[in-house]
Amino acid sequence: MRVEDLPTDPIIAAWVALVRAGNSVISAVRADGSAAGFPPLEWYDVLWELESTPEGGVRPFELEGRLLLAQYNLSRLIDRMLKAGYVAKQPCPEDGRGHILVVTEEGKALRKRMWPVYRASIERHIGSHLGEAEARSLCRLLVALIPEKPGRPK
Amino acid sequence: MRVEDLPTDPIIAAWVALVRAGNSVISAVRADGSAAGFPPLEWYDVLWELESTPEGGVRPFELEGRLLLAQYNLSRLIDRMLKAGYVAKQPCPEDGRGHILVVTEEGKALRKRMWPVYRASIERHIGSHLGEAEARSLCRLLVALIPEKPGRPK
DNA sequence: AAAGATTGACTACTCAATCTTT
DNA sequence: AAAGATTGAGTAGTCAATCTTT
Repeated sequence: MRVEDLPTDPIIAAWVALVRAGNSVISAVRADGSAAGFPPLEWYDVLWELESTPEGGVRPFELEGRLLLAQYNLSRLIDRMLKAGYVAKQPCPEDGRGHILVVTEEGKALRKRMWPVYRASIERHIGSHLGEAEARSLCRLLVALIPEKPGRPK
Repeated sequence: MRVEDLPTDPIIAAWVALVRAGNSVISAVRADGSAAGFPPLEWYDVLWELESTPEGGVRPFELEGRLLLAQYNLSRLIDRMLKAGYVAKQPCPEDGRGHILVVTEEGKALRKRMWPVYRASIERHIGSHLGEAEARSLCRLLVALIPEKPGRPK
């Protein structure tokens, strides 16, 4: 379905636009990141979460909720980041089942290098199409779509 | 990054909201579809494109542009749909390199069964959060993000 | 039993290389 | 050479089963 002929039902039209716009903007930003030699977007999110948690360390299941990732999916993502040396896993004192994840110095450095590239990319792919007020409206409307209780993926 | 603490830069906030909302709405709709025993969303799109082309038949590279899929990706998607009997491939008279894709009767029937389920799902996940006017605004803002020349994916 | 987390087997995606026709 | 399309090899995502601790 081309954007030119959106359905007349405004809800369905919004769906089509959401899928289209999301797809094109996100893949454009991904492409910029990988062209700069960076790992995928998700890595940034994980690093950010780990860094912005004050009491150094996050449990995997917490990340799962924040990043909307399935458990097994996160498990393998962490594996890769571990192997790459950007995160570390520590045993959890209060709960023998879990682990505590922390960022390494390399992880912090990587995120610091990634940010300006992604920021510029986002500004380019969104900021050049919308004014500030429009961006605010868009943001408000999109946030309304996010359920409070983000049902665990799968 | 939680929705609660969006960045102050409206452009970046819109980006975060787009990723979040897109992710949650799309995966909710996917889940409804697969709970109903249907193949993935992309199949619907392909069937729809093939059905809505008047002169029975579309070339793969045309679908590529409309669906924002990479060539190799589409190639394998078509393979699966072919094996499942929903589309058929015919030799192309004017261009020996390509093929012409057409929907089969089974394909048309499948799309007919899928539509009410997806429609209801979309109404539930978008329509229950936004009024008609809001949906229209959202749609307009999202469409602004879609580049005219959708640079071929990869 | 339920929660946190991982793993095996399978499916799908990605990149680069390839093939055919134009 | 360029365009349309496919394929092999590697990587990542998915589902169900599993394991450990609570």
